[in-house]
Amino acid sequence: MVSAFSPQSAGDLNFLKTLNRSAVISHVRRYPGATRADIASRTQLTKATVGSVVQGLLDQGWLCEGELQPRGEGRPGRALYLDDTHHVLWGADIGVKSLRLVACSLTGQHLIEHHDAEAPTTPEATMKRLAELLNQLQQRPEVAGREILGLGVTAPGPVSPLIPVLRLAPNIRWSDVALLDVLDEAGLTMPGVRLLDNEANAAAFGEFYFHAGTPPESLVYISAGTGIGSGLVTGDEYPLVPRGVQGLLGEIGHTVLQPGGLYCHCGNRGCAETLVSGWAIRAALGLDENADLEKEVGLKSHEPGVQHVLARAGEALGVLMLNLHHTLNPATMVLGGSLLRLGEALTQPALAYFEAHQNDLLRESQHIPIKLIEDSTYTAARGAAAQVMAKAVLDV
Amino acid sequence: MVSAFSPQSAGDLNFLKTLNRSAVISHVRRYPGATRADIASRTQLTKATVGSVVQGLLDQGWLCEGELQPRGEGRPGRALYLDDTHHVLWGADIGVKSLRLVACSLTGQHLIEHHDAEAPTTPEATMKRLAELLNQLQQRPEVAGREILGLGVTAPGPVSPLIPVLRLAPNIRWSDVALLDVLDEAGLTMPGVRLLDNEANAAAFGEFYFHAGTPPESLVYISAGTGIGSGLVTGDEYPLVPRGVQGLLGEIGHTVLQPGGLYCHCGNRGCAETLVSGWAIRAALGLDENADLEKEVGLKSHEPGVQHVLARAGEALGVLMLNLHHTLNPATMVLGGSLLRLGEALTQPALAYFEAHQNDLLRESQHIPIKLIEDSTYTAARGAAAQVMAKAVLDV
DNA sequence: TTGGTTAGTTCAATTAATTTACTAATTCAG
DNA sequence: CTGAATTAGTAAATTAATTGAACTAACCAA
Repeated sequence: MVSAFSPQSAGDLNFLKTLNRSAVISHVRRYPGATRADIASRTQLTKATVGSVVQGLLDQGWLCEGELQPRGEGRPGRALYLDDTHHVLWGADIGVKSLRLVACSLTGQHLIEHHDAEAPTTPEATMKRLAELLNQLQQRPEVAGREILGLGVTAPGPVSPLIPVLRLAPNIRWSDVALLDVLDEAGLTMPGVRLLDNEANAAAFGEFYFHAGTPPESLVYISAGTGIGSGLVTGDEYPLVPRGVQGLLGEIGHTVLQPGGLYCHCGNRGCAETLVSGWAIRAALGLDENADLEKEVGLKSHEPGVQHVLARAGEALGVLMLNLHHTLNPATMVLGGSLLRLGEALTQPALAYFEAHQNDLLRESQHIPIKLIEDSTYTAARGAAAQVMAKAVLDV
Repeated sequence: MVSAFSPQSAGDLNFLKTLNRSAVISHVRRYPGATRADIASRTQLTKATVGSVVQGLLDQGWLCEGELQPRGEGRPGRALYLDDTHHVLWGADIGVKSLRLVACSLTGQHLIEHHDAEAPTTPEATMKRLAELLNQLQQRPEVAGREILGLGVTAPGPVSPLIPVLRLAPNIRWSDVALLDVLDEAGLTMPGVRLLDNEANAAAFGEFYFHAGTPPESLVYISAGTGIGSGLVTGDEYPLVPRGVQGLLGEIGHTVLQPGGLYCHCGNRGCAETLVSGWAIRAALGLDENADLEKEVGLKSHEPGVQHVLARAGEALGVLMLNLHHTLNPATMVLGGSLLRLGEALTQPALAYFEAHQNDLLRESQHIPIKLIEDSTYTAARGAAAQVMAKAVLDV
């Protein structure tokens, strides 16, 4: 997918070693049970190099050996796996209506899940709550004794690409908060790396990174909740999460789908969020801003008016997906967010529009798989944990 | 702009050397007249490494030394420049209505420009013509004796991201052509690398690569001509041209701006190209498909109907730019393509819409510069030449 | 002229990958 | 059961890149 790779930054021997260690870990992550010989042939490294890199990772508890892998003729190789027992990755997702925490092992297993139903208030109070929770959860037996690689935090809004500052989160009325600093000031005691990212970016990265089997060459995650956002992972050899110069990459909720349409809280008219989003659907159904959408829709699911509202919103989601596809042409799309809980009444029209309106070239090419995550409660937090791992690998 | 860099591919010592050589060249390209000491401090390489890399590049004719650069106190450093005299980069742009060729030096100076007004017919005939032209132009004194680094070819349609195949070019009715093979079979005698890319991708890369001064951190090029396409360059340390899994990244002409709108030749309704593109404007003005748009509009520029058509098309372009900005959030946008020749009657409404409809976050952040290229005749060909250089650097 | 400062080179030292030769474990044929 | 063939992995010497320290070079100012 990527071409014209023209490095502007230099590296030393240590960088090279880091690069190769990261490549070995990536390979084992993608192909659990791979042998040293498998890794050597796929990465183009020599047997000797792979041997020494693997030995280092075994010593540090990143990898562990498994059974012998018979390969027809010849000596069988020794299976290698990510060692699930020595480390822990923490991810925290500051949602519009709750705080969600996850502790993951290196393979992405959830060791602890925690859902805190209190909606965020001020940044200080919320970070205090988060610090307390994390300080407590660290003691739990599921993670006790593990080396903590770090904490990734996600927020429902764009994050500055250069410094860990949440620029704007309209749905919780925060702006320009250096969240990681606030968190440290709130008394968090946790070693390792600290990361802050947008919720959709983190979710996209997690879906890519912890993907079972060979991951897609690129991936877009669409987060459909109170607002609409998206995150992109692109690049085969060097997967990246581009964020845009202002951290706004993927803020598709404010692409214009209906010039001259309804007014949006962003000041424009006809934004996607005026057609499909938690607040647009609540408004269209005449519900209160804080109404439990899933419950209300569940109660009235038989009413044709409700069906019609969901179908229209779903169609708008389909247009959004199609436009995003024409713009980014990802290998996979993943749909998540709280709106997915409204079920097929919403998703079916979206998928139908997407399928029906592909142009000739898209239709002729291979089918683009679309994954629906009905329950994405921990998707973003898990993605933040994945980012911690990707970062920690470079620091080993 | 880019985070969560998690390399999946490995490297050897030679890769490291290539990386550093590329970084040195990039630095001199960005900052002509830089000294070895400048490069060392910016790249974090040691003086010794920079010294030896630079010596190698001097020997091979990639760099040359200039005057002494006094730096206040201390010994002045020796200015370094890309050597403009030893190499040549070839770029060819297969347009909808003509063939355009450029020979560039390493700094992007045009040594030869050639415009062939014949519209493409079959791939074979067109490549025959191109091969003949190139074989002739190679003899010209402007480039005689220079080492040829290679040829980049651009086409008006999506190119497969893995193999150099033009997948579909509706405006010249080609599909699934291995253009570089056809070109070689047509008798081209030219050494060096061969590249094929989409016209907008190449233009975007060229605008980035040959940018005077520090290039923007990311850049989108919008090509507004017979159809509408775009190309993206992203990434600060490792600039990339993402192409999408099917080579369709940036095919924004078929994003839906008006659900249920006019039928587009792609089979959908309400595509951007039904509102703003050479053929949409010709249709709206009641002109023939092959009419000279610039001339016709020039003749009737006083007619209010013409003004209105251009204003409406311009506004659609503005929506497209805004949506693209919300999706990709590039540091710079560049507008090119033959429609730009229609002048302010088209571009002014586009820019006005873009400015007026930025949402709060965009407005608050720094102004996004938009560059208009009124005459983009050689922009794509020049971009293809830039891609040749980026590739050749890795092969030195 | 001398001391201070920055630029650039030289060369031994370091470090990571490689090469070559080796050992190890398995299958298969006889 | 034995030995040849095959593949996996290790060990040690080698190669090739960056590095560090010591050096020379060029300039300024007092």
